Amino acid sequence: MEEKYPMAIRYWLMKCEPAAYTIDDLDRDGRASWEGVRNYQARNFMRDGMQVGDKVLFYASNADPSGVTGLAEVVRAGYPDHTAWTAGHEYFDEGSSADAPRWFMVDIGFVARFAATIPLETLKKTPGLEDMMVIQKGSRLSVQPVTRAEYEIVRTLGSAVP
DNA sequence: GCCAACGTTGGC
DNA sequence: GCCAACGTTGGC
Repeated sequence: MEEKYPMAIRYWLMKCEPAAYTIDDLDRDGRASWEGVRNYQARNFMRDGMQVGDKVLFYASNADPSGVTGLAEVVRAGYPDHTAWTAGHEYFDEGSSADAPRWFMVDIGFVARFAATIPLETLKKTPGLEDMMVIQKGSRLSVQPVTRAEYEIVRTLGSAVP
């Protein structure tokens, strides 16, 4: 990954189930904090990698069809996920505290909503996207880096939808 | 709803 | 430090 992705990664893919949040919700809200991620690899990307202005492919998982539904951008870089500190909260983690936060989140802002979802199946068939993490079998990471080329291909697919 | 793939936990 | 058991993710 060191060679494929430059030191400052500028492009990402973020997954969310429609039951939890959609690109339309983001359109309505303008921005959203991405709390509740409880995976160390995804945490590391949000804590150490994502910077204001980075571009995001918004991906709907467990959807019909699953796929990229729009574009977002990072509007606040990684900061502690305080939802881990409240006992009883669904994202509570007793191993995290304000003094020693274990989990981090970013804020993203709405950029665009695709007229139609770009299904996973289309991503798999599109030349240039062969190495995208999201199309690999068993890929579960909810925050993933993508290359600039991959981002541009998907953005173009989204714009081309009637 | 099924189940394969994956991440985490905990016994040893 | 291994690895089996378990819980979760997410496509289908």
